[in-house]
This record gives sequence, structure tokens and C-alpha cells, in this order.
Amino acid sequence: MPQKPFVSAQEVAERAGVSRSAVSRTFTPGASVSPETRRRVVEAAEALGYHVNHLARGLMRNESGIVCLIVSEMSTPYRANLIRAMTQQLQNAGKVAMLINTDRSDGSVDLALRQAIRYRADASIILSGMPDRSITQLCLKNGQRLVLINRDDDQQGPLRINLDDAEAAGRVVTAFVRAGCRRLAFANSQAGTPSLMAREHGFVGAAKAMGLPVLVERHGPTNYESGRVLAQRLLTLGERPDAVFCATDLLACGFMDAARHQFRLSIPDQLCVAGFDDIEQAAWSSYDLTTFAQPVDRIAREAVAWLVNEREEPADHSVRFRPDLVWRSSVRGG
Amino acid sequence: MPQKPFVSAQEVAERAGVSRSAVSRTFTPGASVSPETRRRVVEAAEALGYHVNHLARGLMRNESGIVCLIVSEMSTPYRANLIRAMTQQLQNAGKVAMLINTDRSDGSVDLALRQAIRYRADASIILSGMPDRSITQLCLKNGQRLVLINRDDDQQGPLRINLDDAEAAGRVVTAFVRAGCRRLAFANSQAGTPSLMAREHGFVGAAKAMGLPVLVERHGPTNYESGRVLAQRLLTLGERPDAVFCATDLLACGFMDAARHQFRLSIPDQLCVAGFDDIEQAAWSSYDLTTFAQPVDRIAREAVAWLVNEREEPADHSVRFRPDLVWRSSVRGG
DNA sequence: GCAGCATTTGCACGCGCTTGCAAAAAAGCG
DNA sequence: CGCTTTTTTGCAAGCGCGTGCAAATGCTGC
Repeated sequence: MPQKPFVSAQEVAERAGVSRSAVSRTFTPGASVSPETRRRVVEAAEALGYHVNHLARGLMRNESGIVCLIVSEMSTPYRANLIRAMTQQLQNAGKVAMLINTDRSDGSVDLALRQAIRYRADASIILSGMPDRSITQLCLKNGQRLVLINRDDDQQGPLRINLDDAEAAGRVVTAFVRAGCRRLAFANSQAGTPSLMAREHGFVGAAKAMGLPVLVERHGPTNYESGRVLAQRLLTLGERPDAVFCATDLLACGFMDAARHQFRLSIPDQLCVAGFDDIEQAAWSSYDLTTFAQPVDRIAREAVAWLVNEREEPADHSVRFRPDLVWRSSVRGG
Repeated sequence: MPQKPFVSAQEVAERAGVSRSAVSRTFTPGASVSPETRRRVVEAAEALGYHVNHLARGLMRNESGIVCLIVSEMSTPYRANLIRAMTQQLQNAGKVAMLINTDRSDGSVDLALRQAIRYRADASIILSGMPDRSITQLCLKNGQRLVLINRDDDQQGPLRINLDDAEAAGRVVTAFVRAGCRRLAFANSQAGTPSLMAREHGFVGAAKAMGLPVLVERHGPTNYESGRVLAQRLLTLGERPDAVFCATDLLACGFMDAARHQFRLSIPDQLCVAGFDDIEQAAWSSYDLTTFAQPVDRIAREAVAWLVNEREEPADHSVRFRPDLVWRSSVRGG
């Protein structure tokens, strides 16, 4: 559609009887314009339906106002919620979100970051996957800010926001033991992301420290169906576990459904279940799942606050949140 | 961050020993460049980490490649899924999605569309709310394409994608009657969007046509909690309904949970429940909900295909899908 | 009325890119 | 080899905007 129907500052200037710079200044906060000129410009702009071209403005200012959100499996409850919080915070800060879908394939995140560079995004927020170091360096060198959420990377430059997964996992062990459970299990997906593995190691480590053995099972992607499969595996054993910590709520929902409907187990009487994320469904009464709440709003606020910050990078770019344990009825003795 | 660290076509040209136009043409599909020149340009670009500035390109071409997705409550399962499908299709078509959150407040969608105009989005896709006519006209006049999903508006110009809600609702009545139900109820939110109202009217109309009375209850936003409240209202009546059609799956989940856990009803023996959307949770075995599948992927494909279409607008801009009835165990006799 | 100052305005340039046009190079052909 | 035809290349203009600079304007106080 190579037409040029958008009204430009030039036309507004002509109609208002002022110079084009006056129009420009009217829409630039803090610029010097007399009230009278501003009034006439605004009036003309209104009448003509003028809107500042942010593409051109971005070109001049070297600041597009665009922030890239790089996500895979964005329709899962936790991700969707994080995206919501992020876009909301970005809008509040006068930025706008560009959303890019990635998949499991290698280089998918790199491709997304290249897109971010092409659109001269002021920043990129990576919620899934790990980009190649060379690409992140390219972004940083280009003055683009980078936020890594739960990526557990050690490179300097990006803001790294992480949860204390291992510590949280340890608290689950304590809860299970208090509930009188002795045969612990951990249900994980095969995705192997740093967060998931930290939960696994934290859980296993804490259990070992208390002298309790742990059954660990891993299967498939991090979703409901995998939770069911994991239940199949863990609940058909001779010595059935009496408490299972699922690496995410989605896994836990699948696990609980299989445990109840297929194995006729009563939760929490015969089996305690805990999850992670506190997705909306965890609060639904069919699950009423004890879980850890990811502070998505605080994460989003922190990320956006950091990336709109004019100042040079602060000393440490790493933030660590301690997730809240949300007690519900899937674990005895809350 | 008013630095200028990005490498420009000029620099690539110098390094490759060619003119700036040659660089430009190398990255413009279909432009005339000799293989040798292209090779040298690509090599230099690679070495320098050059990426075409899409802001500037959009300025020249009058085509930004940006498509705006305007959504409210984007973390609900149905919306999140639609966003996923849309971004995916857009990426496949070489476009990029800009995501804008709206809320219930008046003018929220208008604000979003203004943002779309400022970034010179090639198109806007509206998944929630209704913009003011003056704004949509402004968008269209500016050559921006518009897609309205389930908005049921009658104005010409935008592509309007709708579901046959009323017809689907009629099929539910038939199903309920076949299942031997006689006391029908409809559980709706108070949002009052065209889709929701069409489902209500379709259901009530079809039931009336079969000589069956229908209890209709409306409450709150379209979410799980409202479903619970609606169950409170509808299940405490003297003559308790034996079949309820919930306007969305989310309402249905809340309704079912309350019916089971609070009223100790067995589904589908004592109560048949049907929903709409076929969100992921509908397939979870705790619900196993009979519902209508929104063809999100087809909707997304249709929308994107239309908006990347170079041609002048086709005669009719309205597409209507017939949702598939997904039979599960929440209704007897599937 | 005028010097002295602060504020506002217009001019002109440049951000990084695409593209029409005409010149230059390459290719085809008798 | 010279000529025509095709392809490739460079030049320069311009997309819509922000902004430094100098000229113009408005104010103040004498």
C-alpha cells in the first residue's frame, strides 16, 4: 500500500500559519512554544487528524519507544500473565510492547533479537530461551538494554531477574515433612531450563539433607499432559510416593487430575501435591493447590523501571525475588 | 540514551567499497544487484553487525511492517491463545506484532488506535472493545487496515470476523433436550459484548421455539469467579435447572466447581453443563467440558491473509465461522 | 524612547533509508 | 569488432521529524 495519506507536520504548520518547527515543538515536552502558538497548532492538528510519526521521531531521537518481548509458548497461563503485566507497565512508562514468538528451535531467540535490532527497540525482555552470547553482545553494543527473566545467566550487562527457586523448593520439603510425608517425589518436565532444574536440585538437596530419598521423574514439555504422564509413572510404583512437588502448576494440575480420576487417590489425605507459579487455575477449587506465587507484577515493575532509567547502569544488574508460599488444601496441615 | 551506536548502510558501503544504494538494494528483495556486489555487501554487513533500520525503511516505504493487536484481559486462556495464533501468523507473513492492553474505560481502545497511528501500523486487529467510529474512520482514511474479531459491527471498511454464536447456542438446546433436560438455564456475565449477547439470545430463542422456559442470570466480568456466583444464584432456586449453558468456558469452570464442591451435584447425572471457546482447561479431566471450539488458527490465518493482501479491498469484508461442537462428558449422551 | 534581557520563532541540516533517473558496465549479436 | 540491448551502479532527492543557531519578538526598567 504505497500511498501517503498520513497528514504531516508540514500540513499542520501551514494550516496553523506557523513554521514546521513550531509544530514539532508543540509535541515535544519541554520545548519552548508560546501558549498562543501551541493553541493554534493543537487546533490545526486536531482538525486534520495529525499524529506524530513515531517512526521518524525514533529515527531522530535514536529512541524508538519500542520494547521487545521475546516469549515462547505465550498462551500458557503463567506466560500470558507475565506478558499482561509487562505490557501494562510498559504502557504506563510511555513505551510500547512488540511481541515476538519463539519456538524450541535453535537460533529462534537470536532471530527475535535481530528483529528487535531492526526496529531499533530500546530494550528487549527475554522470557524464554537463551540467546547466543554474540547476539546479546551485539544488542548491548548497540545501546539496547536487555532483561533476562528467570534465565539464570551470568553475563554482565543485562538486568537479570531471578527467583530463589532452590530456596523455595527447600520450603516445600519442610512442608511435606510437617504434613507427615516420607516418600517424596519430584515431577519435572524435560525442558531443563535453569528455573526448573534449580527447583529440582533444591528439592532433592533439601530432602537429602533431612535424610529422605526422593524419586525424580522427568517427561516432555512443561504442560498439563506431561503432568498426567508423570503421575502414571510415579503412582504405579510399588512404594507409591505420598507427596509430590511438581515443577510448575500446569504439571501439578495434570498430576492431580490423573491421581484423582485415574488412581482414585484423595488429595491431600493420601497424597500431598505442591506446584510452582500460582497460576489462576491453582486457586480453582478443583485444584486448590499449594504453590509459590511468582511476583509477576513486581517483576514487571522492576524490569520496566530499570530499562526506562536514564542513568548509566547501576552497579549490580541482578535482582532476586523470594516467591511467596501460598498455602492451600493440596498439602495437609497448612 | 541519545547515542548513535548502530551501524548504518553508509558504513557498510564504505567497507564494501560500493555505494550506499548498493547496500540498500542488497537488502531489498527483487532489487537489481550483481552477485559479486551482493557478496561483498553481505560480508561487510556481517562483519559490522549491520541490520536494516526498519524505522527508516518504514518511513520511506510508507509501510512499517507493524500490526497492532488491541486486547483487554489478555491473560485469559482464550485471549492468550488468540494472541499466540495471531503473532505466529504475522511473523510467518513477515510482519511484527505490537501489543496494546486496553481496559474497560471509555476511550481506551481509541487511545490504542492512536498509538497504532503514531507508529504507522499497517493494520490494527481489535480483539476487545469497540472503538469510536471517528477513530476507525481516521485509521481507514490513513490507509491503515482494520480487523474486528467478534465485534459484530456493521460498518464497511474493516474486515469483520465473526462466529455464528446464535446458531451454536441453538445446537446446545438440542443437545440438552436429547440428554433429557427440561429446565434450562443460561449463565452469562454482565460484559454484554455482542458475542455473549448473541449466545444468550440464540439459546433463549431456540429454547422458546421448543416450548422450554429458560432461566437467565447475568453477573460480573467474564471469569471463573462469576461462574461460581452464577451457580450460587441458579442452583439455590426451588426448581433447580438440570442443564446450564455458560457463555464462556471460564464461567463454566467456575460454575462446575461450585456445583460439585458446594452443591454436591454430579455432572452430568444431575446437571448438564456446556461452555464456549474450548479453552485448554475445558479438556482437563476435572472439567471435561462439552463446548464450542473457536477456530483461532483459522481466524488468525484469515485475518493475516487479508491484511497482507496487496489488492484493493475485496467485495465483502465479512467472514463468518461456524464453531465446532466438542462433545465431552459434561453433557449426557454425547 | 531605548538599552538590556529572556523568550519565541524560523531556517536549515541531518537521522538512515528507498528509488527514479541517467551514466556506466556487461552481455548479446551479426 | 562495433553496435544494440540488458543489467548494474551511483547520484541525488526526499520520507517526517528534532534541534542548534541566529534572528525576531516581547518585556522590563530607566
